[in-house]
Order: sequence, then structure tokens, then C-alpha cells
Amino acid sequence: MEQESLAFSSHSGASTSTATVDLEQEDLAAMENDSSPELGGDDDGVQRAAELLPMPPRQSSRYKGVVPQPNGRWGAQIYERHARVWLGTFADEEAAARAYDVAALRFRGREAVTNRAVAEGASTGELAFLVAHSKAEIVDMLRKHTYDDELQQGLRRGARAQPTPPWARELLFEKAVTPSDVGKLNRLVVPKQQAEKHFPFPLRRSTDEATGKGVLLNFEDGDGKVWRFRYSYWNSSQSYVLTKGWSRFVREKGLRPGDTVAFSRSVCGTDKHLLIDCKKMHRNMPEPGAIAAARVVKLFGVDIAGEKRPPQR
DNA sequence: ATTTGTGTTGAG
DNA sequence: TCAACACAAATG
Repeated sequence: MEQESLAFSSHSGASTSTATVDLEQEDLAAMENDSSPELGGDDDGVQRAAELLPMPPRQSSRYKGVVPQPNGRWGAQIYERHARVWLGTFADEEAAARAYDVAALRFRGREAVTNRAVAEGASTGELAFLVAHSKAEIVDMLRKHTYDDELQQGLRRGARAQPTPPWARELLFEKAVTPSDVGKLNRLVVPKQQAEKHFPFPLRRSTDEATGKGVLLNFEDGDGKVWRFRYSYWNSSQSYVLTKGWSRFVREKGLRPGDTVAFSRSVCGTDKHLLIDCKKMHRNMPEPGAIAAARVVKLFGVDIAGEKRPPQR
């Protein structure tokens, strides 16, 4: 259901057939459809009648990628590798221009020349949405005039249905956890530079710490589950830390020294909440205690480990 | 009967 | 690359 096929016109088309090619993820199939241009007196000169009827000269559009249609409507098109990609027809010029802009952003990236002011034609969220879809999908949305809906729905997904899609996340930083980060200290040391750069409040080193509370921050994990940690600054060690709630996270995720925790931020228009994910260094390696537990179960045929075994993932 | 969008050309 | 123009293919 991911693959759409769009028709493209062959540039040096000697063949009279319309080439249909699949737009995959990123690439438009290259068609080297070359042959000698048809020569020879193909047709006579039967082309006079039309000239006499002064069709109101179709005025060209002031927008890039927009072309007038005979019926007064507007078409949008963009070129890719010598081939035209038709983006559909629209009632008004602006809608067509908008379609071109969207396509240009998807095909040529952030720096693409568009019709809208260079400043803000696309939010970070929209850019992410675009990149998360194939060119064919975007073109299809444009032609069906469903782009705006899909975009909104896509951005919703991040704020509503729990798991924020990968494309709606912006990585802030990662840290390989140390033994003490996953030990009994119930705290994660957040690299100072990263903390000051990415985490909410410029946590006052005396104020907030003096009161000893810091701030509570919510983090969504890969499964959409929300974790709440206390984030504060410890004067004693001159470091930023995540404390309350951290040990439970470590336990539930089975974090071990050397594993990595990644912090990112939702890129959706509104609430740019924080996200946390962990990358286990050795995927299939059972936890230290797991082996013993498994043996016990096997030996005695009793699920004595059932209660104690922490949930995986 | 209309509309879409492809074939095609020539300018930049 | 890009749009103008003509008109065949696609649609209702």
C-alpha cells in the first residue's frame, strides 16, 4: 500500500507511450528513454482553424510551479530529473502554489525555493512529516487535496495517541550510563553542557537546590509510557541529576552500565514534551540475574522467579 | 461535456 | 529547469 505509481512524461520522448514509473522512497526511477526524434514529414499543416478563435489569453501565474488550465483553474507541477511531476489541479492560484511549495520542500529540502516567504513556510513538524513520507505519497496527497488533513492528523498523533512517531522527534543528546547511574544511588548524572542546553529551566544553582526540590519533568518512552523524574542540581557535586523516579526506570528497562539513554524532544507544533529511550548495548544478553532465575525455574518446575523477574523492555 | 494532465517545444 | 501551448486521455 506504500507504493503509488505516477505517470511521467518522457522528456526526450520519441516513443509515443506514456511511461509509468514507481516513485520509491527517495528516488525517481531514471528513464533513459532515448531514441532518434521522429523525423520525416509526419503531418501536413492542418492547424489553422483554431487561430481564428481568440481564446482569452491564459495569463501565466505569478507563482512558481503553477500553470494555468484551459478551464480557468490552476495546475501545479514540479520537475525532477528532466521529468515533470504533476501535482494536480486547483481552483485557485494560491492553492496550487501551496502544493508546489510542499512538493519542493519534499523534493529539494529545506532550502528549496518556494512561493512563500523564505522565513516560515514550514514548521519543524511539517518538515519532519514530509521526510517521513515518500515523494510518491506526498504527491498523491497533493493531487487528492488531502495533504492538509494528513499533515494535521500526523501531527496530532504525537500529542494524542501515545507513541510519538520517530519522525516527530528531535534528538537532543545521548549518554552512556555509568555504573553509578544504574546503581543504588537512584540518580542519573546529566552532562552539564547538555542539561544547560536542552533541559527546561536554567535550574538555579542556589535557589532551586537550596529548597532541595528542583523540578519534575515528564518523559515519554518508546512505548508511549510517561515517566516523571525529579530534575535538580546538586551543589555538592556541581552536577545536574535526575533523581526521584529514576531507579524505577532503570529497573523496568533493565538498564546496565554501558547502555545508552537518549533524550529527545517532540517536534509537534504544540507541546514539545521530552522523550527518553534506552538502547541496550547487547540486545539478547539476559540480565545477570535472569540466568539464575531461569535455572531455578527449570530445576524445580516452579515459577518462583515469576514475581521477581522485572518486565523486559 | 468537461477536466485533467501528458506530449512537446523553446527559452533561460 | 521551467512554463507555454495544444490536445489526447480520463472522468462524470
